[in-house]
Amino acid sequence: MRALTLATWNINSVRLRAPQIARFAADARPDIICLQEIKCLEDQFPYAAFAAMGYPHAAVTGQKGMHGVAVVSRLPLEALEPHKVCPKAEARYQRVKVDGMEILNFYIPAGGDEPDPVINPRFRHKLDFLDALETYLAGRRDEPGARVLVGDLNIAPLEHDVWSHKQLLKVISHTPVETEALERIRIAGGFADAPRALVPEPEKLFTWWSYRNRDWRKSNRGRRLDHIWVNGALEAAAMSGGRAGLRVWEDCRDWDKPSDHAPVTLALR
DNA sequence: ATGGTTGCACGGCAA
Repeated sequence: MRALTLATWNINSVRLRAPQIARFAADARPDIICLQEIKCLEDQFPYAAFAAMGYPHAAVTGQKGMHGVAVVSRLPLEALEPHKVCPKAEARYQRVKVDGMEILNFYIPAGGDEPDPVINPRFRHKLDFLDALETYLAGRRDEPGARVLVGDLNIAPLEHDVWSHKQLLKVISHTPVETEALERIRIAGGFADAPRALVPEPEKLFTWWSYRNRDWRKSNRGRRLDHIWVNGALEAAAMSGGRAGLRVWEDCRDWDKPSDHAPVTLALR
């Protein structure tokens, strides 16, 4: 596999923000962009806009109006058979192969507001999704080959992945049942948390800031919801560039009508 | 303690 830069971005409507992706791509020059929350069907995806920005290859798994994931690439891309990991069969997951590397692109359910699966079916769905994901990834742990798992996992697992660990312990995305599940899943699948290996705690690392703050940068109530995990075959490639190989493109959060997530890039050398 | 904003699609839900 050659040197590659991988990007992941919850774009919150790809049709609305294709111009912002073009601007980001011109700055960051990623070879592959993994998108979540494209919020459209396959045939509504702006293929021509991506081809014009240098990404003629695309794999899209969409549904009407919500969720949806896509991978666009400079290099030829092969869509692989997705395994069933979403209990409700929503468009939240895809598998593709680029240059010998398998990419698993995920949009894990947010889970609603009430952190009790008995009274909140959305949280129940999130926990069921996580269970299915653990079983699936554990079963593939020892498969040879280069694999990355990326996307909006809607969980900030570590203390310094949120603006206030204490204040968020009962807030969905940072409850112990979720953070423990995510770490268990990552380890069961044989993946390393590459961004955190490059930017260790206690440094804060966020990729999402709510729309509901007047000044997101000033209040800085962020969370690290977007992740890039690499398996053993890619660990050295992810670490070789040091922390310069990892970047959260916070400037994109400042653009006019931004996504509430910032893109993350990781260089694999 | 509460409400704060956005996108889809055109009412209210999900985030």
